[in-house]
Amino acid sequence: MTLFLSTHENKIDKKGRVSIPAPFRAELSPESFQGVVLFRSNTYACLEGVAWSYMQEIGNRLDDFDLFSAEQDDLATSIFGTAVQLSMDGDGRVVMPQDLIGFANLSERASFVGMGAKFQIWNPSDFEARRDEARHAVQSKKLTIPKGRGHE
Amino acid sequence: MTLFLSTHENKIDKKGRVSIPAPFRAELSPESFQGVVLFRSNTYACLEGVAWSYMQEIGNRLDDFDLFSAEQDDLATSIFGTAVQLSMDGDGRVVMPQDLIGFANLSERASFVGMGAKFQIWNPSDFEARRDEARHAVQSKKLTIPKGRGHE
DNA sequence: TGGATATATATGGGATACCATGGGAAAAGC
DNA sequence: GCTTTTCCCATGGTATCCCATATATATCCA
Repeated sequence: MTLFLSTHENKIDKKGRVSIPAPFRAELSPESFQGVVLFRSNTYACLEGVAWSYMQEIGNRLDDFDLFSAEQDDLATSIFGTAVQLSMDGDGRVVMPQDLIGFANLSERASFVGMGAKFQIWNPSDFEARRDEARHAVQSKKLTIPKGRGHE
Repeated sequence: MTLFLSTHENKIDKKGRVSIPAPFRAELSPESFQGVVLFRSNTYACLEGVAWSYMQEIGNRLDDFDLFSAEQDDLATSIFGTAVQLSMDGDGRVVMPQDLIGFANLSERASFVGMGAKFQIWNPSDFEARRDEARHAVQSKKLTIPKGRGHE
């Protein structure tokens, strides 16, 4: 199971390339497609990154909707239509499309934030604010992680 | 499993030719028939594009209706009756039939929108409106992707 | 323990291949 | 014989590949 952990800050060079952190590459390496899928977050000014197989899983679940239903079309449009598939070069880098760079407010550097099955890409200073906010939310609301159901 | 994602905008030249985006071609390449199947959307002013093998899947699902029912007849007519099979040339282009160009309100450019198992072809500006609409629908209806049934 | 060497990672830059697009030639249909 | 379609090649821009370098981490030997 893929598990992205920790935060890594890397540089975006003038060609728009950025190195995927090596620990994240290690999680991605069992994949048949050597690369990542990025899409816009629905909540924050950041990007979400997942493995190719994660998208296949979403695709399978969408197949359980009625074909051509409004729900299926809305979900597919907003998820698959806005995602991009980026392949890594031999050195583990991807080129970030310009519109995604703009959406996430990125310039010189990018923070890769492990979130378990996915990761996020943030403007480093935006992320610091977000991290503090999340920490306070967890403390004040006393959020906990529910007991597992054993993955039946 | 074929999985179309991301949006690609390509030009329709004066001969009516348009390049199938290279990532989509890669998804189609395992198919025995080198080309795509296009038909009119029943909901929007756009075209639906699928691999030849996916038409069989639609056919299977139509079998779940009562044979000779009005519903089956309507669906079969609107999908299979309007579908065209377009073969790609050596450079990965297809020629769009004039009636489909008219139906989808296409002129200079066409947006290919990955939707997972299928893709759609839109007038680029029409699609931007549709993308915003879909995004709002997902947020307001709180649409989520249900947990998969494991594709037994 | 300390220092030198080896390995891995991040980053820069140039060469190359690929892709979208245009146009012309050959083939097919009317 | 003329129009329409299919095939083939040319081109410009871009993204990908490949190699070089720097820096950090790990390994090894004295």
